Amino acid sequence: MGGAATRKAGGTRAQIQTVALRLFAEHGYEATSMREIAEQLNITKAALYYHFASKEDIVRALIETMLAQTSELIQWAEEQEPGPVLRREVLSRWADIMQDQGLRMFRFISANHVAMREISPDKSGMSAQLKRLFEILTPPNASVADQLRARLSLVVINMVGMAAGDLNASEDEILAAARQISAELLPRGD
Amino acid sequence: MGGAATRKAGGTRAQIQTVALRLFAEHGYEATSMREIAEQLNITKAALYYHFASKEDIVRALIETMLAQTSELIQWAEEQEPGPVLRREVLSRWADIMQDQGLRMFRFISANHVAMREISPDKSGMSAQLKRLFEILTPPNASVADQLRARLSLVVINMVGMAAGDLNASEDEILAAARQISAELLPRGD
Amino acid sequence: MGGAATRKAGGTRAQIQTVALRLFAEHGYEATSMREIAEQLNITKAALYYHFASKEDIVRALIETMLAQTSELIQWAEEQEPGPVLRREVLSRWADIMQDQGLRMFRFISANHVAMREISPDKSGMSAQLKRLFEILTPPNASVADQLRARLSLVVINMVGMAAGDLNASEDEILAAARQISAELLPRGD
Amino acid sequence: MGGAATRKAGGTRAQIQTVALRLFAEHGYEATSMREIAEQLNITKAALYYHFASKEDIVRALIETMLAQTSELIQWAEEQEPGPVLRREVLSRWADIMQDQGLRMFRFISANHVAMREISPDKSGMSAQLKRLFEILTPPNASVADQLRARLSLVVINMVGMAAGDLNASEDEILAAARQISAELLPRGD
DNA sequence: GATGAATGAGAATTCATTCAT
DNA sequence: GATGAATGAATTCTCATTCAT
Repeated sequence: MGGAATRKAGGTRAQIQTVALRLFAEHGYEATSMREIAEQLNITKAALYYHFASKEDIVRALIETMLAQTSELIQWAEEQEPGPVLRREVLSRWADIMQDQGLRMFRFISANHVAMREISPDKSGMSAQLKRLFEILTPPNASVADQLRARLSLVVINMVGMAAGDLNASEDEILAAARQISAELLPRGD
Repeated sequence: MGGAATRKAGGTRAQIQTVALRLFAEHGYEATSMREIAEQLNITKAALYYHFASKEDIVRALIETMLAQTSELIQWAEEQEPGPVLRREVLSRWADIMQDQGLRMFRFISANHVAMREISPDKSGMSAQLKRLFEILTPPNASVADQLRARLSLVVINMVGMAAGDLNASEDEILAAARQISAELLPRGD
Repeated sequence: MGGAATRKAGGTRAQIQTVALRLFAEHGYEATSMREIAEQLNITKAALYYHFASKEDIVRALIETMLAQTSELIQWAEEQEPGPVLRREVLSRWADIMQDQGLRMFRFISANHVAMREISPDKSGMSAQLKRLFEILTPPNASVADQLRARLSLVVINMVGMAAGDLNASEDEILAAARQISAELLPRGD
Repeated sequence: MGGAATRKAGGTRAQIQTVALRLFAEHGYEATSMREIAEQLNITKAALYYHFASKEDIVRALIETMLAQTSELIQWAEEQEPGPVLRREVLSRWADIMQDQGLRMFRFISANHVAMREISPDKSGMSAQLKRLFEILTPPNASVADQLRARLSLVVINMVGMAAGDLNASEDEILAAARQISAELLPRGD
């Protein structure tokens, strides 16, 4: 008792989300079956369906979790004085959010953004939020290149999983480097 | 016979690849079924299997096409004098390759890299090639950040599809900007 | 307890029967799930099982309600002098019973008689009762046609729902007409 | 060869329809599973899906078969001189159609009309056809009772399965009696 | 009287693949 | 070169039911 196989404590629903996030990130949404998720948790498929109405529903919950954090970030940003300092800070907080679950959330998104597009054609407002973040990160009257830079500064962080697979360094080192590069991409001005 | 029912000069195999690439890029590898591919081509599933031994086989062919071009690029690069000038040129040629089919190949890769990892644990040698390209783009004794920069300079181009969705500019403008940003990421030195 | 949280004077069991009857009549027995019944009542599935041991049990209760009335009718009929007059009166009382809940009971039976046959292979004795009713309605030494007439006179009433869907008349008019036709079907003789 | 288990000859599709019709009539649509149908034919479930896109699709095919015959009957009737003679003949031909597969088609319809309503909310135009038939069978200026009589004359035939279960007579005798009763129901006049 | 959580069995459907013709 | 028919394994999801609290 206590360690490994604690049930009840922490809530099955939360555990499902954790496991699902890991599997979706590792094998992709389509390649992960409900059976697989259930097996990893030592519950039945039917129990899964007690907590989530469908497979898509798990994803939606996952997205909503992230959405809530992003929403908070946006709201905070909108209350601040705009300018380069804010932009750097926003970027940094974004990295914090993404880093929250290790690199899992990044990997989940970059591994599944196509699937996501089809699943929730933005009931969730995810892309609307991203757009708002982009605006916050983009100085007024930015060139196309700078607009793209702002977008990439955000997104580069999600690429780390994809690109750093063979890099000979600790996860911490990689994340630090990613943050720095991301900050450098951020368009100067205003 | 031979003349009568020829459709587009025997190019069925090629057509399959084109359609499959599009669908894999749009919906992802797992979410695309052989039925779907066949239907789009107005042929039967069985006909598909006449041309390709399996679904994975289609992917392999797709990858090989790209692999051949990458291989050529690597070979050419290895015959040149190393240095910053070469690195810029390699990056540029890489963008040419990627741009070959519009943005489709990018999207295919970024939408499916997880699936690919599982499907062909590098029968194809794709990641070996990428590694080689990374080495070519990385100056000697580069810091972790610079190593990551080299990787991202390559990969950023694949992100364009993901990031530029809402950007108010022509595809040409976007690609040009992407090339420029990619070049800026390229670590200086040596 | 006792006063505070009473809902409609303890009639949960009755409410379940009412809702179930409606749903079974509308969508059929198999197509109606316990979840559906529970949802319509704003109670949990488990609560349903507190009141009824099984889904079949709900049906049995439904049938028993009707059975009790039919039983009474049969008993009464058996105490009367047989003959054409009695037969007409039996038919009329049968229509009264059926009309009791609007047309719901008819619809329930005609929508589910096949399912019933399989579910309770007459634990309930429903078909035994129907058979007895048929006998009462059939004059002695009736021809096959007359035997069928007797049966149809009873059953025709259950058909009204099925047949009168598009008829341009009030429910009362339709039911009156149905009774009349039913009476005409009743075999004459003895 | 020749007798029992002939495959190929006659067409799997047709055999599926035959078996499905029987099972739907016996146990009802919802209570009949694709597995059951497949097992009876000694084919796999997947083979079923090769021939029919869905379970509903089997029903639709079944209905269409009947629809085609009904359609022909209506067309023929519309070319004849209206009047009592025609009405009797229409009714007789309707019985012929229904009798085509023994009593199976009747039973199928009366056992499943609720399910049918939900499945194909009259894409098929079945109820439109029935309405047209009713019109043909109803004399001009008929009373409500007569309108109902016309409807029941048609429908009574479908009731035979439901009502004659315990009747001690051959199927032929029953059907003959049903035709006669049906004819008597037909409203006189014009 | 009622609930939250879970289960085992089975449903419909889809998929990649095969093979005789 | 291609097809029609079929398969076996897997998938998502639903259902009636149970039971500790």
